[in-house]
Amino acid sequence: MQIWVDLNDPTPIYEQIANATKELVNQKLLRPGDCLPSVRQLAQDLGVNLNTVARAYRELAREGILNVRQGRGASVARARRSYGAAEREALHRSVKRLVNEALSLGLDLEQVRELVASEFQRLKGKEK
Amino acid sequence: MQIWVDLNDPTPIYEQIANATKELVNQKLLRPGDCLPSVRQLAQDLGVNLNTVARAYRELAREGILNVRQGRGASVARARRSYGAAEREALHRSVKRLVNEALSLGLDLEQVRELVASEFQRLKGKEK
Amino acid sequence: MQIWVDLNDPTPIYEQIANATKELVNQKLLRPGDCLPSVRQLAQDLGVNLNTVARAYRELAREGILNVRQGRGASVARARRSYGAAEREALHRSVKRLVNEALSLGLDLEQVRELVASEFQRLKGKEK
Amino acid sequence: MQIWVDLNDPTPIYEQIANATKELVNQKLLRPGDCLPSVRQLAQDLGVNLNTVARAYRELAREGILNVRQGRGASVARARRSYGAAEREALHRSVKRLVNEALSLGLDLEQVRELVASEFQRLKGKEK
DNA sequence: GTGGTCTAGACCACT
DNA sequence: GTGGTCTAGACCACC
Repeated sequence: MQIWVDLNDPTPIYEQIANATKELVNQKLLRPGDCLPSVRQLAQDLGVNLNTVARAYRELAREGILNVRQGRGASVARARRSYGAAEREALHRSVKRLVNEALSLGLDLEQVRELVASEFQRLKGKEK
Repeated sequence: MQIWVDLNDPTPIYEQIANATKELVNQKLLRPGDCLPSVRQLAQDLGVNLNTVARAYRELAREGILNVRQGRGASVARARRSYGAAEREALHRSVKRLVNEALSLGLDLEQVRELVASEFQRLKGKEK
Repeated sequence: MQIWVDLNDPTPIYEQIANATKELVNQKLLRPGDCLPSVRQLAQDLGVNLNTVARAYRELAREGILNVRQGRGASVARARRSYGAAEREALHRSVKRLVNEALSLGLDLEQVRELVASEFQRLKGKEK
Repeated sequence: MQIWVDLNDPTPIYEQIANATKELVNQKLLRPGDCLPSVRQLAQDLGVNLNTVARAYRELAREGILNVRQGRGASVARARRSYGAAEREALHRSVKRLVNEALSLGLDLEQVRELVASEFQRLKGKEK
């Protein structure tokens, strides 16, 4: 499993786990129907508490990305979830944050474009 | 002063203030040497706690964007500060977050590029 | 046998099976004395674990809806069991849950009445 | 605060708290802008753990019923949230559950209607 | 003061 | 075995 946590990242651990999982789904390294490691297993692998992983899975289930059922573990959901205003607003905030940070660091549009394109490539490149 | 806070935005208020200030600097609506409103003044204008504004100024000073001197208020710093690993990592996280969110929403690289370019334009367009 | 399970329904599978069986009894598609499929048979038909079906049957027996005898399978009980405080409380909770959900969705009493009546009709309509 | 928990109710405590809060909002005993007790306060009043209350608040915030912000407590949200397929499905399940339970207890449509109407009255009757 | 996160560990429910 | 809930208590972030 290619999930890791960075304790120096201010992002909450449960969110890092959720984000990393979303990445794996976006990269299609995890496909609909695939099973995830059990909360206990992943908690041990990452060296974090069981509840922290459980929360990450719960959030992912709430977003419709995972199917989690008692006694049967978690798997990637089949159905495509619908996105609301909240997700679009979050995306817009991410754009603003990035551009603002970039300008503060003196980067220009072309440099940001490159960063974005390279990250895009990084994720899409791993698809098989 | 074109600073505002949005209580529906999950971003902490002090960070919203700091970001808005950075935007004004990036747009060159605030130029090196320009004075900012006093902590008390801005706190009253925004209807937030005095400490919240003080913290935003403190953060901006820490990042080298403002000069804050006891009793003389805050002004936009002249020198372009050198940025370290922390800023680069934060920028990288912003890029990753944006791309991950975009992919989850089904957007492609071109659409993200457009969003970024338009936000860039929005800020640069206001320069006089 | 018109029993099915929906893995997207958060209701535990054993409870889904028990509920579906109750429905069949309520619809009089299963009448006192009728035999149910064996645990093994139904488990295979539904593609679920044998213990899951066994538990559903056990619950139904506990509620007095089924008679289960070792080695002779299960059959619909004759006597109308007397129900106690637990059943009344559960019913009350169901009423409260429904009304609360309905109000949160902005429905009025008439709309809820209609939903209830239509579900009643759905079950009673199948009686032969 | 008119919130209570019933340890004999199989419903999780955090969900009981969330449901009770929704009831208060439905009864308009809590109106948009009203503040809720702090998680610590409510936890002490109910004799449950702080995290349990926190989870209830978090879920309510996620559903758009509460605004919760660090350092400022929780208050009833102003904006009307939008309801999706999930909520409608949950409502339908509640209807089915109620009707099924009622039939198993030998109640007829009229009796169920009465129960529902009386619960409706109980909630609406408290509006001022 | 407020809520948020994380931990450790117990116990329950489901398959 | 699986995930779910709850507790007790620590520490952090925000206002």
